[in-house]
Amino acid sequence: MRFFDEQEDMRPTVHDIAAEAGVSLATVDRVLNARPGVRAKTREKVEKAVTKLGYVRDVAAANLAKGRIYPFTFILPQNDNAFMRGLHDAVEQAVERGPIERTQIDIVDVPAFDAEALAAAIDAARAKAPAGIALVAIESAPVIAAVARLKQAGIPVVTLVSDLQDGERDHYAGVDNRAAGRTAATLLGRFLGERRGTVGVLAGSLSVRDHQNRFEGFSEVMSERFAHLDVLAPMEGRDDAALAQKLVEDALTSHPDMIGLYSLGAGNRGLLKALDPAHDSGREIVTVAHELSEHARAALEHGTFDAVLNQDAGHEVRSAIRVLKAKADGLPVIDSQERIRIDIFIKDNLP
Amino acid sequence: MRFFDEQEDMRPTVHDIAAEAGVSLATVDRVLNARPGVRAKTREKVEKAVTKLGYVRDVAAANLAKGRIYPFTFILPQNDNAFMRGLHDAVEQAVERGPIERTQIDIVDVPAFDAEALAAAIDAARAKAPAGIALVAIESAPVIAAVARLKQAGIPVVTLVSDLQDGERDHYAGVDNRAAGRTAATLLGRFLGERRGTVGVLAGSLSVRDHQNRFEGFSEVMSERFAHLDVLAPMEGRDDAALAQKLVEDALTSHPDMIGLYSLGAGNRGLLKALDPAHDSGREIVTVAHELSEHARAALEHGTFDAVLNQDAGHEVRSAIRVLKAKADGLPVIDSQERIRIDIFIKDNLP
DNA sequence: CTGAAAGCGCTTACAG
DNA sequence: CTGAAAGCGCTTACAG
Repeated sequence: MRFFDEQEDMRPTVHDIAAEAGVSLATVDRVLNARPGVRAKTREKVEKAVTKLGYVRDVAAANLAKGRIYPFTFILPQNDNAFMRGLHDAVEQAVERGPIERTQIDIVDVPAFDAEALAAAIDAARAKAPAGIALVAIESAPVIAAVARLKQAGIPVVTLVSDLQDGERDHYAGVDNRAAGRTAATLLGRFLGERRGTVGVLAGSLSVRDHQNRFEGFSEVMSERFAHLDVLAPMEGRDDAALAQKLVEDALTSHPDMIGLYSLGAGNRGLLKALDPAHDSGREIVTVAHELSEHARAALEHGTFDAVLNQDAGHEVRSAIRVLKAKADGLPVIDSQERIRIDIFIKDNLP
Repeated sequence: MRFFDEQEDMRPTVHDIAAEAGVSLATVDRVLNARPGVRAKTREKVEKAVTKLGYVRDVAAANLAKGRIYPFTFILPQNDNAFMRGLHDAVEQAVERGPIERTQIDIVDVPAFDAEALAAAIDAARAKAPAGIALVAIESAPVIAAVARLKQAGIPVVTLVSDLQDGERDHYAGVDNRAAGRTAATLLGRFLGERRGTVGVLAGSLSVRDHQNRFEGFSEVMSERFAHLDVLAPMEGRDDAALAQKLVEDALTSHPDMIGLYSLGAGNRGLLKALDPAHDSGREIVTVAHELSEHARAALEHGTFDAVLNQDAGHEVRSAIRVLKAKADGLPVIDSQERIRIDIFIKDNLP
């Protein structure tokens, strides 16, 4: 027998708050959204009611009512490798989810490794005053200056995949590349076991922060724990298939004792053209690479690659969007929720 | 200058469909939700309008209007190990998200490894006619029968973490445990390199399907690729700390040549009590374990564990809920989106 | 078999 | 500084 309704598991609505506080819906809304123009005393009444009833805003309903659309711009490098294509796809999928997520995403393509072009694209994007901008950063003066201009214009910026110095941007959506390099070193060193010889490193360009950080992490662990292995100076293949192939072929020839290789950049295709024949002819070179492209997957299955480190471009894009929305609304970002993991794949745990 | 409004990027609403088809909102809704009582001809008109305008339903608005709440029941084993506690936590977090996700989740705890108790809990849950049930399965006759009764009552069932035969349940939210076992074998074998000796296996209980599958996968790869290693018969520690500790201590004593260990069950605590002293005294036993608990993380950092395979309980629970909702609504499940990954952690890529 | 109207929880002009 | 009313896109009784 119940004498009055406890409404036990009905969550309170703005109506309940308004009734409890003795004010109108509009005032409740003002307080809830920290909008100006409410007397301190009125504000307090509403806040008390919110606490008392344990009110939690229904975000979906709020969005519906707002009809708000977030215009975002994603600036991506026109880099023809599987990872960047995957990133592009992930952003395009986000574009398609736009109507549902209330975003309106513009994609701007810029030439790869071109700081001037990137800076120009940032300025052009700024002129359209979007609610936020995401970009794959290049650490160079014109880019840093252009990002500072975004900051001044009050436009939130998220770096994607490759970061910029702290303070310049609002958030970085990508993996810890130093940790990735360390992970690669541990796997390579342990897979090599007792074997002795030289280890090659193939980078895209050490002028990009993510490649540089991977190399640092890798070198740290190699000298800390695998000092018996001889790490060669890094080759820079500019993520170009033909160049990468040539560099690796030359290295294989000039270092007959090469038993390990860490490919820390993109563009596994050229690398594999050099490596597959060696592997098939029985030369055992333990190889750790990055990004689970179709080529990388095939190489794992074939045995040419021993491990592949991966960052999930889809996760990175979704995280960037969540963060941009939060920044646009002046809401806090829960860092632990936005951490992007370094995935390790071997032939047995391929998805 | 624009002569008429193209409404280019306004997505069409039910109103637009109604206008285009020349029917009322109610009829549009009936067609959209495949509800009965619409003349074939009317239905066609609406469908034509939907296609023509490229209508996509706003799910959030639909949910708001429905005010529908999904009552689900999660049946979990009262198993005192870190993984099961983590699973419990993940479900509790889902309970808290209930108001936002429009779910009303009941958690039912049952004794671990007790098929009768689990079957009884399933029947009791069925009596309350929830919109769906998730459970950590035990493959045994009473459980299979109880699940079949759910099926007959038209209640969707998802197995969580540990599966049941195909056909009995609607979906399995967990990892591919055979692949997990294979992954463990590859890591263990490769980390051992040229070393020769015996390899121990510690399971919880081979009567549970997930443990059994891991062991199968592990054995396959060991005999395929690391036949020079001597894999001992599996020990069954029932995920009990004291028992596991004793079993491993005994094995270490009776097999002085033991150089590898695969712990495929839960309960790393007991295992580590046996293993840490051995490790600290300089005995090198390459160890691969499951589930990234606090103990496992510490063991990775300390060097006692060499790799840890992990399944993300949070992902599994969220996937189970998505699937239960879809099944409750008679909607299709996108399998590729619900695949749960096997994460590999070493000391360098700890999150 | 079909439709007009009210309502889900919130926000937004517009008045006052 | 505050409130009454309309509306976001959809669904649901209730009439007919």
